[in-house]
Amino acid sequence: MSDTLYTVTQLANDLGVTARTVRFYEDKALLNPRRAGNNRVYTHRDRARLILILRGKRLGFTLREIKEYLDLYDADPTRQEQMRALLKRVQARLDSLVEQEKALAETMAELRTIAQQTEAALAALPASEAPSKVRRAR
Amino acid sequence: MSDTLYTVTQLANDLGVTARTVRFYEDKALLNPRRAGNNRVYTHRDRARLILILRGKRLGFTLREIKEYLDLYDADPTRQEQMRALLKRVQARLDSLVEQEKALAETMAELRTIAQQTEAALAALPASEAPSKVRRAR
DNA sequence: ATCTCACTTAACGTATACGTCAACTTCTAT
DNA sequence: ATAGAAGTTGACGTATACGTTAAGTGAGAT
Repeated sequence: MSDTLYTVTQLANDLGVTARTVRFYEDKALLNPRRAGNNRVYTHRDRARLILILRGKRLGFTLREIKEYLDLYDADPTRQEQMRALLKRVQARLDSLVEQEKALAETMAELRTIAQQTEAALAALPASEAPSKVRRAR
Repeated sequence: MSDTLYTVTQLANDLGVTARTVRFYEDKALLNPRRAGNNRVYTHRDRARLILILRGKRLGFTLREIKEYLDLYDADPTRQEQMRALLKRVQARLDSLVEQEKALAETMAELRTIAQQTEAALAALPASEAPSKVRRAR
């Protein structure tokens, strides 16, 4: 009944990251697994937490931001404040991405212009349309 | 004529960067101004070069890539090989940006989903719809 | 008993593009 | 002569997310 326990390597492989990464997250206080002697032991809760972390990363949040969110999760039993905060973050990120989208479009337009101009300039060149393989075979 | 000469600070201010940046580019062999004694002196050619560098940056190329391009510019009198190389780089960058665009769209979609779900969850909450300003005024 | 694997901590390395001193030298103006 | 502005060369600092040794511990397998 999902009382499975994991070692670092297991959990890491399971979620497609390295053990180093998982330990790193712990160092950054994003995870806090129990120990069996000296070794880390992860529960399904830890696993869920890590999944949240990875999702946050995919969505472009920094580890610091993710940590703030997770800290709220822990400190907010009703989860209301946490959801408000989440909403704020998500909106902000969306705004930022909208801007990125614009910038991206502009950049692509400029690159396409350059490509066209360059192609035109190359086509206007008279000699050596292709680097003739037999130029003075030696 | 445009035989104007610039000092680092002048050139930097002129193009909206810091003198540190201009010197940094020289350290990276992207610029190679003359000297008047110990001081850097920039010509309109140097200025044009710097403009190219900044443009490349705007378009998302690394300084290393920009340097390769500029080196070609110097070593290729006909400018043909250079233009081919440029075309290649530009195409590659465009491909990369197209992928970024996709990833961006996916990310935004996921964020919008999260936002909606969070809003719904918040709306479903009974108490304290807004953090009432007068909660037990003390 | 020894090998070998998995685990541990600590700490330096990486990539990118500069920012920010520190410590001088030089030039111009007063 | 001297203050002040501007220039110079190092060289370390910054931010982010880990990678990569190094050096050692504990446990099961042979």
